[in-house]
Amino acid sequence: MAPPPARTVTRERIADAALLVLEREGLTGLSMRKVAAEIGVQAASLYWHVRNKEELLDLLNDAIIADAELPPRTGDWRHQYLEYGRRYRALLLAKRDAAKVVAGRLAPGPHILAVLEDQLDRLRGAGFTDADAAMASYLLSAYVQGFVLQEQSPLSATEAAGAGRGQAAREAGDTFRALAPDTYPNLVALADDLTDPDMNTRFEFGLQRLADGLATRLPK
Amino acid sequence: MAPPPARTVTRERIADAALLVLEREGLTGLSMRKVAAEIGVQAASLYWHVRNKEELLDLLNDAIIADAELPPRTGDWRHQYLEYGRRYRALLLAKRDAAKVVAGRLAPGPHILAVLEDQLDRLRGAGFTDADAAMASYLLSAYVQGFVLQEQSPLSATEAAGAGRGQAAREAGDTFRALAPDTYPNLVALADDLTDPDMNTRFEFGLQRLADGLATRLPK
DNA sequence: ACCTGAACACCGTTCAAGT
DNA sequence: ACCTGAACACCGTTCAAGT
Repeated sequence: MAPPPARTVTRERIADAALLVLEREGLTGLSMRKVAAEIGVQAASLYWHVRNKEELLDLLNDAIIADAELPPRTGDWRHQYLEYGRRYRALLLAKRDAAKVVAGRLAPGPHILAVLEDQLDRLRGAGFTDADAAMASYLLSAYVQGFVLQEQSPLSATEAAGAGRGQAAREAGDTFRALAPDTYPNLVALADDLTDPDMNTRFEFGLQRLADGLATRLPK
Repeated sequence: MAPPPARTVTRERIADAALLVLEREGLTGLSMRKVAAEIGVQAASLYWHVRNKEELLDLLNDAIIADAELPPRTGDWRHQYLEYGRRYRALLLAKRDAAKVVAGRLAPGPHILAVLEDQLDRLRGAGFTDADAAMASYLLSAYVQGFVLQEQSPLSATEAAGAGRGQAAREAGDTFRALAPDTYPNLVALADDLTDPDMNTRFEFGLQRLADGLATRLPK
């Protein structure tokens, strides 16, 4: 099947255009009109291929996952589970506002199904029960999505205004330190620990906890 | 200080009105104009009290947390940690679209600070290091927010159209079962486990994993 | 079958002007 | 100091009409 002539609309073309607009303008800048313009067509034309903007976002969701690379099947289940989490996070961080698009969007496109299939296969192979495998997979995506959602959103108005993460984190630390020490002794004491900008170790900590917790569900 | 006369705008009044509109129309229906109308004022008036809609959403965020009830300080740290997670989820589920508002919104209002302070106090008291306490708290909120975000969004167009969760889950199961069994053997086999609508056990599973994983960080 | 033009009912935000 | 009226530049979606 030859590709349709340029300038004609298809669902794939819509997904690609949406990906471009997302990268350029962020999720708040993503409009039907701009996606249509990217293809070189009127906004109303999109509605022939897509029921509404929600459905366009479902396409975008799956398109984001299309770049996913499955971790190699080496090492034990734990190693592979961790690697899954790390790659999922990296995938979301790689595209602007990707977590906002993906989180809470359940309609599974083909790419998502393929990843899920592979993940379940590994978990079952590791000895998890069917129910536990399903829940372990769900758990990982809930955690990663929740984490990156925070990570990808500006720490404060300062960061939104263009200052770096380090700067914003330092200011957040100052805010905690400036609190009344008798009503918020812990916030004051842990100001640094709470605002440390190193998201990698923060993510890794949670991920290791998930793996530790799942390990208790395996026989022996 | 006497309360300001009715019909006058304050930040608290804005937060309350926003809460009402959110409950009635959902997050997509929440506009500056409707919040203003709820107070009995023009939309432009809000901008005297709030920089923009983002800042209004920060207020709304904290207002949602205002109803939080801290779990009793009985039982070991694990029991209290679990209870924290359960109550946070219940709080978010109680208000329409609450997870969408809260997730990825970092600006901490007074109510959020109070909860965080209390939570850190318990974790440190249980023997966690400062860094671990901070990360354990972060972990819980990432998980709960990620989970409820999925839980609160419609499973499919069917559910969005008004059908119940059970109905939507059954259809989702049918979708998985109808997949090609040679390319998606696990999705077909686990169709029931993946689409079981009982969100309570699903949530509880993940929560227990978090607690198990955290337990490994305590001495002895 | 697919796309356009034009319209409808909305948005967030700004700003001069009022009190 | 606080609020209004009116405007600007946008939205998502619908639908008759074109090809």
